[in-house]
Order: sequence, then structure tokens, then C-alpha cells
Amino acid sequence: MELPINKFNKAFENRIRLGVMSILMVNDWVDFGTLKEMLDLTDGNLASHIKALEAEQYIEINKRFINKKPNTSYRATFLGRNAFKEHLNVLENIIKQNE
Amino acid sequence: MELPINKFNKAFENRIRLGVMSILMVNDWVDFGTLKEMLDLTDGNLASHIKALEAEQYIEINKRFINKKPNTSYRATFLGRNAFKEHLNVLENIIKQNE
DNA sequence: AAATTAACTTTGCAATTCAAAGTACTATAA
DNA sequence: TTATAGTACTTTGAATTGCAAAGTTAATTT
Repeated sequence: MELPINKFNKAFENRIRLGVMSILMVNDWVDFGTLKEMLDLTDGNLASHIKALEAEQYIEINKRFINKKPNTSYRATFLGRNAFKEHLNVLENIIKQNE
Repeated sequence: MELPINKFNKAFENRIRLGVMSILMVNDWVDFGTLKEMLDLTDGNLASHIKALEAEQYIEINKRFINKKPNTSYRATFLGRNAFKEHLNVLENIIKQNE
């Protein structure tokens, strides 16, 4: 018997990291403030989950200044996109079996 | 902007509970040993997650004897099935936006 | 210099997860 | 009757994860 659950990616088992990735899958370069607002998080919390995704090399970071203010943006890497798609495939199979 | 992530059901954020439910969605009455084998868990670990699902009234329990041996079976309740479907809907929306 | 803003990092605590060990119940064997 | 075994737990303790709040850094504006 198959065990699709064991193909889950630990990096995406948390709702915040899943949220960050799902935003970055459809938006190129999203900045810290936008993510923070969209996900309604404290900045420490968001930063720590971003760090976890960065450690897996699932997202990359770009720091610059906009209107003389620091602005950090993130986007999903190729590796991250593929890993996320894999994870969604597992979920899709679970969904399919319930249709 | 919508926040689908916040509609996740905490009870299903764990891969084991998600696995148990996904098995019970397509199989009526599955016993402890089968679940344990399918999910490859220690019995203490499985028992604790089953307990959590039972506490939410997402599964019901039936104890009996088969061949003079105790046999405990579980199935998803109506409440559990609906909650799980809701959860899958959230995931489905995340998947859809990536197609 | 002082205050401000963005993006962190650190701290510390609470919740979650898990394996291992222990327990309860029933059955069967000695 | 004591012992052994099997199933399904419960308890224990430790590691991991998750989080808010407070502290920090760097550049900016006053």
C-alpha cells in the first residue's frame, strides 16, 4: 500500500511557510512588508520562517532601498518551486482519492 | 487580499493526522494494526494522534474481539469528513492558483 | 546627535511531537 | 494458578517547533 504522506516536505508542513511559498509561486519578488501584511504576522515570526525557507535554498533574497528606505524582497528559487510543486502533488493525490 | 492559509484546520496540519483521516475517508472501519502498518508508526505515537482526532469528534471507535484478540477499529464521523473536506478545499485552492 | 523605519536576531516560554517504557485487559499455556 | 503473550493503549521525558516581545543594526531624516 502506498504511503503518500511520507512524501510530504517538512519545509511546507507549517502553514506560514506554506503561505509564503504559495504567495511566491504566483508573485515574482514580494517584499517583507507585503508578506507580513498578507500573512498577518509579527516580523520576528515571519523572519524566522523566511530564514528556514532560505536555509533550504527555496527562496532567494534581494536587499535594496526604495525611497531611501530599506526594502527586502524574496522570490522562490527553481529548487523551491520544484519542491513546492512536488508537495502539492502529494496533496493533490489525497484530494483526488476523495472525489 | 484573501488569506486561505488561515482557514487551515489545526487538526490536520500534522502529517500523521492527515494520513489517518485520508485513509479513513476512503475506507470504512480501519483497525489500529492496519493504520499502524500503513503509516509506519509506534503504537504510542499513533494512539496519541488518534486520541486527538477523537477529541475533535472527527473519528469514532469500535472495540471488539477477533479470534479472541482485541481489535479496535476507527472510522471518520460525518463531522470529521466535512472538516477534512473543508481542509482539502483550502489546499485545492492553493493548488489551483499554481496551474 | 536624536529619532525613525525596516528588517532582522535573540530570548524565553509554551505547545507539539515522538520514542520508549510501562500498564490494562484478555487469552492461552504450563 | 502462575506465567506468557498479544493488542491497544497511557505515561514519561526529552527534543523540536512555534511564537511574541524585546533588543539590535543600518541607513535616514530631523
